[in-house]
Amino acid sequence: MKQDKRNRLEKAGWRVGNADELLGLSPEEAEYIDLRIRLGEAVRQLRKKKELTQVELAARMGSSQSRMAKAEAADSSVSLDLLVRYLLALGATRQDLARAIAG
Amino acid sequence: MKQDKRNRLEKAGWRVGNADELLGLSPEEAEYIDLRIRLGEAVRQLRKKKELTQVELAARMGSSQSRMAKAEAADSSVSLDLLVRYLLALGATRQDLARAIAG
DNA sequence: TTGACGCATGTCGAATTTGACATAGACTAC
DNA sequence: GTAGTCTATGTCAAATTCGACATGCGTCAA
Repeated sequence: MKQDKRNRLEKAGWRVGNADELLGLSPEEAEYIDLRIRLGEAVRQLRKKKELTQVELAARMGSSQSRMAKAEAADSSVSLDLLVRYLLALGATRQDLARAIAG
Repeated sequence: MKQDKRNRLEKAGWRVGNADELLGLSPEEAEYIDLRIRLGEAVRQLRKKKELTQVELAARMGSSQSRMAKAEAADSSVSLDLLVRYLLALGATRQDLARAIAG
């Protein structure tokens, strides 16, 4: 399962660039990726709650459906910045963000 | 004071690119900037708590003193990504981030 | 089947963000 | 004074991230 996790991460585009121990992420790498996944999931939840399609939300903020999809999947090509801006565009407050992050 | 705030923001590099009402930010613009400022302040606090200089922390994560300074000032040239990565490098947990965000 | 709809994934040139560097200001201590 | 330390600010080429587009997959209805 360690290997599975690694595979999934590398599939998502992460160079698990740790020193030597080729199975593990540093604690902060782990936190960072965890954070992104949580925010991606939060975007999807909020979007569905508002009954919007990816196309609709993307249009509303001058982005594109493909970016939206990648964001929700926490693809390595999307920044934390973009994830947060999607959430804010969905009407999330700082408190909502905090909740999504802290889990 | 409204004008003061606008000046400060534009000084920091923000094009307050709102529709027409030339005094205000949209709620999400405001939340976004607020968020960045909070994270910048959190970086400074945590760094000082650990008694590190900007040079030391920057070196520790392969960044530079100038980026650190801009990050703490929430300069528009630094991303949320970088702010968060500084915090994680300082040992902050997701819960710590949530606290810094929610205020 | 065919078509439409929603989402995923890969690629590209353009835009933004990066670390690095130079330099300056503020503050000590000598 | 001036030398040392810490932080702020501007600039740049290189790296990353962006929106856009094409295309594929699954599902549902006609």
